Parts: sequence; structure tokens; C-alpha cells
Amino acid sequence: MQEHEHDHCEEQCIHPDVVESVRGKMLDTVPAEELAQLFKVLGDNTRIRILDALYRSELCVCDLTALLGMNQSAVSHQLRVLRDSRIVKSKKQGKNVLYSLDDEHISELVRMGSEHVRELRR
Amino acid sequence: MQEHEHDHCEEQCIHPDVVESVRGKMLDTVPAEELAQLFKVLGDNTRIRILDALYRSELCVCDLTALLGMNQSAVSHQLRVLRDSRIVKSKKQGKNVLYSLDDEHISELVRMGSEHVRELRR
DNA sequence: TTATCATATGAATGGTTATTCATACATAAA
DNA sequence: TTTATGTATGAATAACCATTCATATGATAA
Repeated sequence: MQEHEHDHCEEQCIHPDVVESVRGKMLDTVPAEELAQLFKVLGDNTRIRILDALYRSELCVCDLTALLGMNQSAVSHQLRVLRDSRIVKSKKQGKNVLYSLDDEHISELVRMGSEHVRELRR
Repeated sequence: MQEHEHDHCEEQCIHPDVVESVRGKMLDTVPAEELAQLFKVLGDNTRIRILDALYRSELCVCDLTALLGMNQSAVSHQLRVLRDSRIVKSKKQGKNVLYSLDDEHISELVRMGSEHVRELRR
């Protein structure tokens, strides 16, 4: 992840004016990286199915495990990724841990992504 | 002593009624996979920067290469990924190839993701 | 024609990551 | 206490992927 040194050739652009204008408007490095990271976390089958389920109802780990029909350990690992990204939150209830979506931005993103995918299919 | 009658234990869920209800509402496998795939494509630093740039203006490959300060080959490879996912489109113009966003759903997704990221930082 | 420029692409590689297995932890019941 | 149950986690592995290098393709200019 090292920054570009420019010992390699300066890329010459065809439209330097447009390039300069665009450069001035683009996201800063850190927000852009955080944005890519958010989408990266959303970009996994298991995690999308977890979010799709949690969008319908708060659920404990064993319910999610049953729903997805997969290894409990795998589900827990992915829940940790989602928790670390503050996409889901958890609360303890007796022996169980209940998970739910942390933010309605996320359901909006999933809803919108679904819409895009649906339109692509036609 | 312990008899392991089910050494491959059936996942038992705590709330079978909730699980059944949720199962009936969830996305089908294929749309869920396509959705995850969409987010996966968005979940990369280089591709996000490309989209951020194309959101401001239509650009040719060498302009993008100059803007991102990286290898032309790397940019072309990522443009191919974006093209294959129908997230950007291209048209030839003389010796150049001009790229632009294919769909306003995408800019909406990026805009919304940015908003989410911005709020998380506070 | 030939030379040059803009873009695309195949192969190789180093880094990342989802899953599994085994096990630890924590809470509840007996 | 001991036992059972629900969840979390470290390590290992296999699969995936972004980048680079070298080269190919295709278009324009000379």
C-alpha cells in the first residue's frame, strides 16, 4: 500500500484541464478508503444473507445459523466483521446474543442495490 | 457416557416461528448473490476512485491513469471489471476510449455510502 | 507502408480472506 | 459444584484478486 513515487514516467493526459478540475472535486483519500471498505464488507454472500435476514427481524446466532444452513463458527466470524464495521449491533439476552441492523443507511443501501440488480436483469 | 447420536448436530434454533417467517421473506439465492457481487465490485479502493472521478466527468483511460497516479494496465483491468458489471460504459473517440457511469443508481449508492461513512466519523 | 500512441489482456505473484476445525468462554440449569 | 448450551476466536488452508510486466491490438499520423 505504498504511495506512488514518480520515478516512473509521468502519465500524460489528453485533457489536463478536465483532469485538474476533477482532481479538485474528488473525495479525499481516507473517506474514499472508508467507502471502499464499507462496500467490501457488504460484498460477500454470507454477510449479505445475514443482513437480509436481520432486515426482517432481530435474530440470535443460532437462528441465523439455522437460516443460512451453515457452520456456526462461520456465522460468528462474519458477524464479527459486521460488528467491527458498525453495520450490526448485538445485545445479550440470557444465553443468547441478539443481532440487529445498526443503522438505517445500511438497509437503504441494500434496498437500492437490490433495485439496481433487479433492473439489470431485464 | 456420552452417546453422540448426532455427531453432525442439526442446527436447532431458539425461535423456529421467527426463523420460518424470516425465511419466507428473504431474497432468493440468485438475486442475493448478484447483490453481493455488486457490492464486491464497489468494494475496492481503485474502483471507488475511478467511480468518484467518473461521477464528476467523462474521462479517457490516460486521464484516469494520470488522476489516480497508477499503472495504466491496472486502471484498464479495473475498468474491465466495472464494464463487465455494467457499472461504467465506454465509447471510442479517435484513439481514446471515453468512460462514464452507466447508471444513476450507482452514483446514488456511492453518495449514500459516503453519507454513511461521514456520519460514522462523528 | 511504418511509426507512434492509446488501450487491452494473459500470466505470474504476493496479499487478502472465507471457511473449517478445535477449543475457549460465558451463562444457565441441574 | 458439574453439565449443557450458545457464542466467540485462533490457527490453518484453500480460493480469490489487485497489481505488475510484457505484449498484443487497433487507430492515427507521417
